[in-house]
Amino acid sequence: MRVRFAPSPTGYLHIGGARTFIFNWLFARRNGGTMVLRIDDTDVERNTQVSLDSIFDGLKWLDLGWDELYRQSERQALHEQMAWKIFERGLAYRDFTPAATEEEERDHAAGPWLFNAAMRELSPEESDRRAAAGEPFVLRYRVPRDTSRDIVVDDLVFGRVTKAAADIEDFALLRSTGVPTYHMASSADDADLKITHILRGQEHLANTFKHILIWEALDYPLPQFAHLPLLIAPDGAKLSKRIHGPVVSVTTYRDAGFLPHAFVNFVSLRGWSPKDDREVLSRQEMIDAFSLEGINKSNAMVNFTEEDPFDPKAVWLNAQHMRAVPLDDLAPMLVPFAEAAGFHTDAAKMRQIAPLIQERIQLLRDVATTADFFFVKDLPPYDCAELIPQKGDAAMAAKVLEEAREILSTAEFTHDALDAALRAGASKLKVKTGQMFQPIRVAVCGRKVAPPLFETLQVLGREACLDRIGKAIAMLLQPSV
RNA sequence: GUCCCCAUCGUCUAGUCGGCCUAGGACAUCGCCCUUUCACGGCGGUAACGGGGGUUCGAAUCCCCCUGGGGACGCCA
Repeated sequence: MRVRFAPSPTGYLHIGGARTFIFNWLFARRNGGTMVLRIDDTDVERNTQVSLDSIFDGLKWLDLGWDELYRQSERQALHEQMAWKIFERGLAYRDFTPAATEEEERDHAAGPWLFNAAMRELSPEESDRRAAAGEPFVLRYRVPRDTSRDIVVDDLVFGRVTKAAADIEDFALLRSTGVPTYHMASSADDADLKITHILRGQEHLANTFKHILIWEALDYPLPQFAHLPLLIAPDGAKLSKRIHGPVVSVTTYRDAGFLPHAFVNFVSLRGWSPKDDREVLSRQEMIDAFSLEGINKSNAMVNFTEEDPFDPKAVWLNAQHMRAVPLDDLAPMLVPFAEAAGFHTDAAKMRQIAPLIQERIQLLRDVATTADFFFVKDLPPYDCAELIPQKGDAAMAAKVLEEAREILSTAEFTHDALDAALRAGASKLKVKTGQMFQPIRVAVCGRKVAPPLFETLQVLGREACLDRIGKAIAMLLQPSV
C-alpha cells in the first residue's frame, strides 16, 4: 500500500492540508504502507520558496514524518511523455485558441464550457501543419461525449459516484508552454509512483473523473479513491488561506503553544471518529483506531473568530495533552514561550514553576500570563484595594501582612511548614484562613488569581516574599489616592 | 447557469442489518459541590434527528420530492 500527500508550494500549510497529510499518514501507519510526500510544484509562476519552507516547517512540527520525497518539477519529462502518448492514441487534440482573458474567464464560470468544437474537430493534417508553423496550442483530452457512458468512482468514503462523460469538459493536459497541467502531472505521478490509495479533499471529487480518464488512456490500473469531507470556516465556506488568513496556518498553532500531537489529535477528529466516544488519543491509539469507515461524509467546521483564533475544543485537547506531559519534558517546552514574552528564566527555575501551572494553562504561551510574577524582580503596579480581604478592611490587610512578614522571616520554606505557620497566624489574629491568605497572595503575586499559595511562596523564596510583602504594607500605610 | 456531494444539540460526533433512542458522548454554556484565590475534579441543567410524502406492525435509520448548505466547472492546484 502506498499513499501520498501532494501540496503545492503556493501558500503556507493550512489546517486542511495538514489534515489530509495526517489522514494519509494514519492510514499508511495503520496498514504498514508507505507515505510519499510529493511537492506539486508545476506552477512556476506561483511557487515560492517561502511557501515551500512554510510547508516543511509545518510538516516537521507535526512530527509525523514521511518515507519518500519527490518534487514534481523534477519529473516533468515523464508527465510530458505521458501526455503525448495520450495524443498519439487519438485521445487528445491540439487547441489553438488563445488563452482567455480574466474577463472571459468570469463569463466562463457563468455558463458551462465543455469544448471548442472547431478545435476538437480540426483535421490531423491541419493540426500538425499549424503546430509545425509554431502556432501555440494547449493539448486537451478528447472526452468521449457521443455516448451515454458514465464515469464511475467507487469512493471508499462516498460510495459510488457517477458523472456522465458528456458533462465533463475537455480539460487541458499541456499548457501552451508545453508544461503539463495539474491533472496530467498528478495522474502521471500517482500512476508512476504506484500510489494505491488516494486520500484527498472532497474538492477533488469532480477532478477524479478526469483523472480516471487519464489513467484509462494510459492503461494503468485505477488506484482506490477516498475523498475527505471539507474543513469549513464559521462562515460556512471551505477553509482558505486567502479569505481566512493566518488563523488557518499550522504555524499559528505552533507559535501559540499547541503541542504537535494535540493539534494532530484535534484535526483528526474533524471528519473522523473512532466511534467509541474516545477523544483524547495518543499517537498509537490513533493509529490503532484509524479506518476509512470512520470517516464522515459531511463537512466539519473549525471554529475561530477575530478575538479567539482557536477552536475551543482544540484548546481543551491541548490542555488535556499538556497535563499528560511529564514535568521534566514540559519545563523545557515552556522556557521559549516565557522568553518570547520578554522574561528571563532558565530550565531549572521553570522546572519548579511547571507543576504549579500545569493544570492552569491551556497553551504553552499561557506561561507568560500565568507565571509572570515568578520571572520579574519587581511586581508591576497593582491596585492597593486588591490587598483587602473579604469582609475585611485595610487595617486587617496590614495586620495580616505584618504577621506574615514575621512568620516568613523565620519559617522553613516548605509546603507543610508554611501551611502550619500561616494557619497558626490566622488563628492567632482571629481571621479566617481566606482572609489571611488573600492579602499575602496579592502581595506576592500582584493579583488575586494565582497558583496555590504555599508552593508559590516556596518557589519565590524568602527574600522575594519579604520584599514584596514589605512593599504591600508600605502601600497600605500611605494610600496616595 | 451546468454537474457532483452533503444534511443528528451552538460546534465535533455516536447511532452496524429499521425496533435496546422518551437519541448517547465531548467541547462550549448555565447551576451546585470540592476549595486559601484560580485551576483540576465531581454532580446536574439547557440544547438536535431541516420540511413533506411514502414503505413498514414499527424510521434518526430505507425510497421520493422540497428546502438548506457545500464543492467543482482555468493554459491554479
